[in-house]
Amino acid sequence: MTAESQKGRRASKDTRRRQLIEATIACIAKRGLGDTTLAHVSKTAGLSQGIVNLHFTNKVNLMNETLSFIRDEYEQAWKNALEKAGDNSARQLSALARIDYSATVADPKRLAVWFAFWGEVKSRPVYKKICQSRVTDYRLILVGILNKLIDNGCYKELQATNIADSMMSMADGLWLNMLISSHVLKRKDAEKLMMQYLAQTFPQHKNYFLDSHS
Amino acid sequence: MTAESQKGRRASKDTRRRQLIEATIACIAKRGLGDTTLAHVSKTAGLSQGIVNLHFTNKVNLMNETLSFIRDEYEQAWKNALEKAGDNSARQLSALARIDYSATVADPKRLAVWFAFWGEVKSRPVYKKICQSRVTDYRLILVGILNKLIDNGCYKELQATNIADSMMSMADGLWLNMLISSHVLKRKDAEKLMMQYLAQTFPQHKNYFLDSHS
Amino acid sequence: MTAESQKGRRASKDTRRRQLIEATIACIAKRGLGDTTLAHVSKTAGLSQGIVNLHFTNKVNLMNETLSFIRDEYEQAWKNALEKAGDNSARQLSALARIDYSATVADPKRLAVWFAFWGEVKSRPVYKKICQSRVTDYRLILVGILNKLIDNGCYKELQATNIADSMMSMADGLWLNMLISSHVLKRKDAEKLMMQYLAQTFPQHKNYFLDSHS
Amino acid sequence: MTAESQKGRRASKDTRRRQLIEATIACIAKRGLGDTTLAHVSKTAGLSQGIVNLHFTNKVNLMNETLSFIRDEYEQAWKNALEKAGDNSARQLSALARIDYSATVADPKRLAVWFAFWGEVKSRPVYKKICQSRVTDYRLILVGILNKLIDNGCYKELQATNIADSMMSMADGLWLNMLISSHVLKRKDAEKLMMQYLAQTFPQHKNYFLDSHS
DNA sequence: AATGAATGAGCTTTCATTCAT
DNA sequence: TATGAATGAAAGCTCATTCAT
Repeated sequence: MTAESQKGRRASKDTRRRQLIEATIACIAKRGLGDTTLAHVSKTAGLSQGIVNLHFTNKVNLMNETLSFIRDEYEQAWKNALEKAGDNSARQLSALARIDYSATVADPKRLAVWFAFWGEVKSRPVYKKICQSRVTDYRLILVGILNKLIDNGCYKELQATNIADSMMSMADGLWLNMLISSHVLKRKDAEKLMMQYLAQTFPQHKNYFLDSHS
Repeated sequence: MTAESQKGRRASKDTRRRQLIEATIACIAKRGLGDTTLAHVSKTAGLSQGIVNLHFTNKVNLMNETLSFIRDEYEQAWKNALEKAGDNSARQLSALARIDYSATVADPKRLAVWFAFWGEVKSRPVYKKICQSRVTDYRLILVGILNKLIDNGCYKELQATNIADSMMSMADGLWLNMLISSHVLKRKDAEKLMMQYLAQTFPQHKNYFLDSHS
Repeated sequence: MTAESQKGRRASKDTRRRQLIEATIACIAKRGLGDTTLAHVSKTAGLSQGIVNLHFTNKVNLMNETLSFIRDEYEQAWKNALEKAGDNSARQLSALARIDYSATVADPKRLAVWFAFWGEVKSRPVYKKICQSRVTDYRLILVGILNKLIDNGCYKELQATNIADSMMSMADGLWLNMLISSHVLKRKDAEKLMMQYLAQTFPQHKNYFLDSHS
Repeated sequence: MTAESQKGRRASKDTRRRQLIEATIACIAKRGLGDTTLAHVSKTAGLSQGIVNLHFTNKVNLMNETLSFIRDEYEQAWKNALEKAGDNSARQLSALARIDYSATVADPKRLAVWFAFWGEVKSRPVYKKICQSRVTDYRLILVGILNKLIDNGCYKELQATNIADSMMSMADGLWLNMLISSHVLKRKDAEKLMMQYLAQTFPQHKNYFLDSHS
C-alpha cells in the first residue's frame, strides 16, 4: 500500500467529516442548536444514522468541531483579504472591515450558526474558548494596522485598542441586526455603516472607506 | 411571612409566574437554553415538577413569556432613564446610551438570556418577533433625539437613522464582548467605548459624554 | 337540629353524588372511559376540581358507583315495565323485551357507558361482578315468564333457559349494532328484530309481538 | 435460532410489528385498554421501551393497527371456513355461524380485545370505522347465502337482511355473555344457542345445524 | 467504512390526589 | 361543604449512542 493510497483514504475520511460539518451548519441554521438532532444531521448529509458517532465519536465533539470549522473559515477569509490588500494600512483596514459583509462570511447560515453558539457561551466553556480564539489574532493584527495608520496620519489623540474594540463590537452588532432584521438591514447597508464609522474616525483617509472598493 | 410569600401552597398567580420566570432566567444563564429542563426550573423555584405546566401550560409558552419579560424589563429601564434625563437632547442621548451598561440591564444573567434567545431567532419566528419588538420603539425615540441634536448643533452632514443603527449595533456588540470576554471588557469599559463614539460623532457636545455621569 | 334538617342535608349530599354521576356518564359517552378525567367530570358538573374526591373518595369508587347507578336504573326500568304489563305472560314478555329499546334505556349515552364498562370487564373483577348482577334477577324473572308461556301455549319442545339466553344475547348484540351503526340500525329497527324473534319462537302469540304496543 | 427470530437485535420489520401487536393483545386482555402502557407492551414483547415508537410511531397508531389486525384475522377465519364449506348454502350458513365459536376466533383474549375497542367506539371515530368494516363484507356474504337458502327452501315469508342482522346481533351478544359469564356460557353452549336459532328459522334444514359438524 | 435496528436514560406532560383556605 | 393551587408519580415520546451485520 503506497503513501498515495493512504492519502486517498485519509482524504475520503476528511471529506466525510467536512460533509457532516456542512450538514450540521445547515441544520443549526434551519432549526437552531437545540432542535438539531444527529438524525437530522445524518439525513441532511444523505448518510446513515450512526455515521456521526463513527466520525466524531459523539455529538458534543461534532458541535465543537463545527464551531472550530467556522472559526477557521473566518480566519482564512480575513487573512486572504489582508494579503490581497497590499501594504497600505488604510487599504488593509478597509479590506479587513469589509470582509465581514462579504457574501461568504456574512452568509445567513453562518451568521445563524455564530449566534447559536454565542447563545451557549455562558454555559459552555469550550464554546467560550473557541469564540475567544476567533478574535485574538484578529484583534492583534487590527491593532497593528490601526497603530500604523495613527502614526502615519495625524490621529495622535486616538487609541488603537479602543478603536479596535469599537470596530469589532459594531461589526458583531451589525451581524445581529442582519440576523434579526434581515429584510431591513442588508449586507451592503451594514458595510456602509461600518465604513462611515471608519471615515469619521480617520477623516484624512475618508476616500479609502467611502469609495466602492468591493 | 408576607402576603406575597414566595413559597408555600398559596401565592397569587402573578407571584408564581414571576417566580418561575426568574427561575427560568437563572437556569438559562447557568446551563443555556438547550439544557434548561422544566425540572431545573421548578427545582430552582423551589416548587414541584408540574408547576410550570400549571402556570404556563407548556415549555414553549414559558420561554416566550420569559423573553417577553426581559424585553419589557428592558423597555421599562430605558423609558425610566429617559424620563429622568429631562429635556436636553444631549443629556437624553447620554442617558439612553448609558442604560445599556447599568448593573440591572447589563446583568450577566440578562445578557446570557438575550444571547440565548438571539441564538434561536433564525429558527423561531416567535423569538424573532419579540426580539424585533424590543428595538422598534427604542429606535424611534433614539432617531427623534438624534434629529433634535443634529438640528440644534451644526451636524448638518449627519443622518440620524444611520447613527441610530450604528449606536445600536455597537451596543449589542459590546454586550457580546462583555459576555465572551467578561474578564477583559467590563461594564464601565463598554460604556466608555460607547461614549467615545458619541463624543467623536457629536464633538460639540463632547462633555455630555466624557464626564462621568453615571 | 331536627331530623328534618338532617334529612335535608343528606338529600343535598345525594344530589351532589347524583350530579357527579350524571356528569361522569356524559363524559364517558363523550370521550370514553380512558380519556375521562376527574377534571372533565367536575367541570361538566360545574363544580370544582377536588369535588369528586370529596364525595367519592377516589376515581375507582366513582366509576364503580357510576356503573352501579346505570345498573339500578336499568333494573328500575324493566321492573316498572313489568308491573304495568299486568298478569298476561305474553304481554309481560313483550313489555320486558321492548323496554331495551325505549328512549330512556337505549339512550345513546347509556349504551356508550355500558360498552365502556363491558370493555374492561375482563381486567376489572368489580366491573364484572356489577355487570353480572345486572342480569341475574332479570334472567330469573324472564325464565319464569317463559316457562309460564311454554306451559300455557303448546311449546313443549322449547327450553326456557335457552330462549332466555338467546333473547338476552340478541338484545345485547342489537345494542352493539345501535352503537356502531347508529345511522343504520335505530331503536325501532332493533325492537322489530327482537319482536320477530319472539313471534317466530312463539307463533301462537304472534300478535302480542307484531302489533305496535309501543 | 431461526432466521425469523423473535428476539435479539435483528428481526424483519414485519416480525417485530406482529410481535408487538401480539403483545398488545395480551396486555389489553390482561389489563384493559386504559391500563395498557407502552412499557407493558414492550416488556411483554421482551423488548425495550422505545420499540413501539420505533415501529408504530405512537401509541394511537399501535392501537389502530392492533384493531385492524384482529379484524383481518377475523375476516381470514370466516373466509377460510366458507371456502371449506363447499357449495351448499345450508352448509355454508352453518360454517359461517360456527366459526364465531371456534377456539381461535372466540379466544378469550380476542373477545376481550373486541370489547375493549367497542367500548371506545362512541368516542373514537377510527375505532368505529374499523369496527364497521369488520361486518360490511361479512353481512353481504351472509345475506347472499340466506337469500339462496330462502329461495331453495320454502321460506317465502323470511327477509334475508333481517335474519342476517338478528344472527349477527345474537352472535355478538353471545360473545358478551361468554366474556362476562365465562364460567356459565362456554363456546359450545353459545354455538348450540346459535344453531338452535338457525334450526328454528330454517326447519327444513334443521339437520345441518343440530348435528355436530365441528 | 457504513448501516440502521435497537436500546434506555431523560425529557415534557398529564392527572389523581392532597390540603390550606 | 367546597375550592383550586400545588404536588409528584407515571405516562408517552425523543434521541444520543451502541452494535450486529
